[in-house]
Amino acid sequence: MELSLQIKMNEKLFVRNPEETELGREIILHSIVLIHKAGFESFTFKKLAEKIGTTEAGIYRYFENKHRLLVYIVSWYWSWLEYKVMVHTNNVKSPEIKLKKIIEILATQVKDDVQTKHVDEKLLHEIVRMEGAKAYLTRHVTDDNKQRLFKPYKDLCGTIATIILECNPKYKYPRSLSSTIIEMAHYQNFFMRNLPSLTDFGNVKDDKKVIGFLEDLVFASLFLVKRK
Amino acid sequence: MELSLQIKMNEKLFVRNPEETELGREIILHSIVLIHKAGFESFTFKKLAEKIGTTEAGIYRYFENKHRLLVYIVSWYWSWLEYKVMVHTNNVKSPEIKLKKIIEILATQVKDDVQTKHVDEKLLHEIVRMEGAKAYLTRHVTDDNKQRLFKPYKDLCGTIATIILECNPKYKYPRSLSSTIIEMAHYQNFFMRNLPSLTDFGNVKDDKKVIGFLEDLVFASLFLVKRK
DNA sequence: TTTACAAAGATAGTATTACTATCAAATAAA
DNA sequence: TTTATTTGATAGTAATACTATCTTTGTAAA
Repeated sequence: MELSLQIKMNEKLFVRNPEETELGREIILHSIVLIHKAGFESFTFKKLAEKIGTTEAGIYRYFENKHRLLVYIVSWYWSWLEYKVMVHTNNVKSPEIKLKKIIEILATQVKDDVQTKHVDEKLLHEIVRMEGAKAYLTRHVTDDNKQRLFKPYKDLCGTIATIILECNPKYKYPRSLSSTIIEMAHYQNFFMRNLPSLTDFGNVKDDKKVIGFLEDLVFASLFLVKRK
Repeated sequence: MELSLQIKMNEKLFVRNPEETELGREIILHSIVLIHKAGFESFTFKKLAEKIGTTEAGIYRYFENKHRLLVYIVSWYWSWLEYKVMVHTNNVKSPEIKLKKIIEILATQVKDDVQTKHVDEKLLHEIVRMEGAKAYLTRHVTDDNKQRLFKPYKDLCGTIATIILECNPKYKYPRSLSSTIIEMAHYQNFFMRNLPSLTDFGNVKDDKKVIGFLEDLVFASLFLVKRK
């Protein structure tokens, strides 16, 4: 049996749905490769067009501009991650174990998932780690947000917040803690590799260390009994 | 008595030291105004030149490119903040109170500081909140880091980590907790204002809420006694 | 089988960006 | 007063981020 995962994306993200045509899928596939290789700043539609043997105009038929394309692939990632979280926590009763599992998923390097032929999740994960924040760190966040472009990210944040409340219904900051976990799963990893003195595990460079830190942070907050 | 604060910047950050000439100081002053007004992406040396009545070539005599200028003003901000932290924690004995004070400084909107005539710290703080991460989220982080461009940020992180260890010498992640506090002081504030459902205080929009969250997070981690 | 129609290819063109280069004028230091 | 430094003025280039138009091709209904 061959499974194929289809993620329905917000229509505001594209001009023409890239999942529906061969060229569209090529755009997604190779934009991920190119952004991963040289970074979002140096990525241009012209380079992408050359790579896949089409023209700039061809890319513009699918995406308004390169920022929208970034938001598209980042949103795709968050949707995929939410799906992954769902699968891995579905039959788990204990919310604590759910939360640990989620932290592990967030902070662990992913392998390419065969369920999607035109997306390399490993590369995409590395892109989101480095460029993800650029999706919303703009002057048009508010407009973009009104168009619900960040819904997948906010949904994931909400899902985690719910589990946090299951762990401790009295905890006052479930959403802020949730967004802190998500952001720090990426940032601590980025720091570890690139600005190691901002972390305590620069010499080790092991995902597990970040997981240890995040678990400590989260469960300390959730199960604080008393202070010194 | 008139006090004036001079911050010595890393010479790699500029081609010619902007603090030394009138034009240089104009560049700093108005680049802050322009980036604050329209964001780093839409900021160009041409617009800046027009604003201060010089030419593009004139700006290039001081800064290699706009990214370096961003790193310059962001670094200036971190140095200034470290100085501020020093002043406010100098005569405090309790490391816990020091840490609370630091969280307050990090998460509270600043007022323009009269000690520096050519920098508006309030605008700069808002720039760092929105654009600060773009200083290091690049493909050339490693090179930039080798040139010690991020030293002020790392120093501040180190200072806070030391105080964290004074609070609890056994705590395992002082640096990671420190960078988490610094980043989240900015991000939670940004989220609160722009993507409120990622926080628990979107409807309130009050700096104090972010401070409450961060204090809870930090002191739970530092004084965890036992779990449920 | 023709028609028709959407998708893609080919080509051209524009305003802006991110620079580099050169030369002259103004100003300050020797 | 000479000389060096700083700035101003102008020009130019390659690349970027688009928009427009026209032709070809493949598919699908009439």
